[in-house]
Amino acid sequence: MNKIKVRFAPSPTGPLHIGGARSALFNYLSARHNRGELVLRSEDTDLERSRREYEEEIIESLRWLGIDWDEGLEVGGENGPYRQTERLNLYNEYTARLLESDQAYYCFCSEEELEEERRQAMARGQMPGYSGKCRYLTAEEVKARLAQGQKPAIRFKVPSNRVYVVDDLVRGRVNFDSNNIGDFIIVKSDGIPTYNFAVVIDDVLMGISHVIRAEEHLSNTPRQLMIYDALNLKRPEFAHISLILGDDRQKMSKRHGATSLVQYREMGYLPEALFNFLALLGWSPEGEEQILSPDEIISAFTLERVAKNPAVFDLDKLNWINQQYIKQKDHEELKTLIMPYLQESPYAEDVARLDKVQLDLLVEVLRDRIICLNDVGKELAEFFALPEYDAGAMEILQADGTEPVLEAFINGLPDYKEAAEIQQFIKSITKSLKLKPKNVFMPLRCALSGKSHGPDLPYLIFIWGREESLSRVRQVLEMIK
RNA sequence: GGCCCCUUGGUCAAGCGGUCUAAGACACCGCCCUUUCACGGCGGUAACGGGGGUUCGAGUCCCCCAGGGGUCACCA
Repeated sequence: MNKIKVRFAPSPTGPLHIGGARSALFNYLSARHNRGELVLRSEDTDLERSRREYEEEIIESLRWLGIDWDEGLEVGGENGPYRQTERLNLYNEYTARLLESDQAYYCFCSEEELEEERRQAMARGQMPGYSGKCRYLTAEEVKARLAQGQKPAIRFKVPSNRVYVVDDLVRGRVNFDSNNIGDFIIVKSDGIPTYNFAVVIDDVLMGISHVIRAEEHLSNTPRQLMIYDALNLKRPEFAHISLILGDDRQKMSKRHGATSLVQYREMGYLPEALFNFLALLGWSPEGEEQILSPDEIISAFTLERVAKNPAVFDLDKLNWINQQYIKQKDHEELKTLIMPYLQESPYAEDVARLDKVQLDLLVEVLRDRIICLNDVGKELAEFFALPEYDAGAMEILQADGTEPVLEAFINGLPDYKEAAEIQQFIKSITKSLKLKPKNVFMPLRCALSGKSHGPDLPYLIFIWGREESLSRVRQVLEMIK
């Protein structure tokens, strides 16, 4: 088998979408698994909507996810340029061939005319599709109109009574009847080629062996096959992966909340978690393990194990995976990740007062309590929000046995060096007062934090510091007396 | 509407004619650990869309129907 070469070809009309990211990922995985190559190219022929900023944002997102490529944007290569708008002369050559061989023709219809045609077809109960009106214009008419300065589009002459067959690597054999397809535009009146045409030329010129893309492109494939055939070009293999749906089973869109990769980054998801999660949407490894490193995924990835059915984006699972990755981080790495969130929080000043030991403990306590980095903000309130004694807390504080516990705490809290000593000390109160642990911990917790739940009490005390803790308990003691 | 794709538990999914009285994971529920919450451990509820075939035997193959999705642009 020849070396495989795949590509990811986004159109820079918006940020990288979750679905696009997965297409990129599957291409990347195929390339790496087979020791082939990945090309990144920009399909920017929609002049209206394409923006260079989006291209940059997409590239940044891909890099963030952990995807790199061997040829194309930013890295260069021998088949450039890698932006379609910079390849216009290349397409012209093929357009000319199609025109000369009478497989394409000029179309002078205006938007309005086409619109009207569509309306009438609808009214007749038929569906839109170009009538072929300009197909039989004589050479003289064409010449005349051109001379008048009219700007025509160029349409491909769809052969009739032909069946186009796609042997799709994930869907199997799919047939399309050419009679259901109207003559389509390959070059717009502004001289820019359309997707269905440019994509073929690029894939051929760049030596793409496998086209792996979203299923929404399956219906377009016969049009592309026509171009390959008309130009006598070798067709690549195709693999159409199913779409990612929202929880209402519709194609993922803004309505479903965050759909772009940058949004997930901003929410504090880790790139390795997204990488893992996206790989598992539509693909599954042989084993039962769900948490897989990029290398493990690469070595296990094959198109044969890609599912045909669409997948609903399951945020719960993403959350769980992200949590797993947070748990796996070593301390310093986690600290580095969390620091910015600590510094941006309303409690940044409190955090700044902590010494290294306290800060390290805070990071470790946070580890088990957050799902994504963004949770740090609200979790921090558990540590640094001033106590507000709610009804439940007051009830516990005003119970009979509370006073002696608080007094014992104030009188006996040792000059500890680590949180474990605090734990031991509180345990010792349970013994000396002959109380259940709960009847010691809860009054203290409520006195200290105002709440009946939260992180381990010794950790909280350690992070607040001895003086602050004592002072809080003293105040409560006075209040309830 | 035409064409095309898809259909296993709430979700992701394994299964590629017999070992399926159907795996695993997320979520959910229960129990345990525990001062509480979280973490962790253990266990549980829960599925082959419907109908016809083919076959000794069908979740697995074929057909029909239903449902969902995609596509029919001078967008990709």
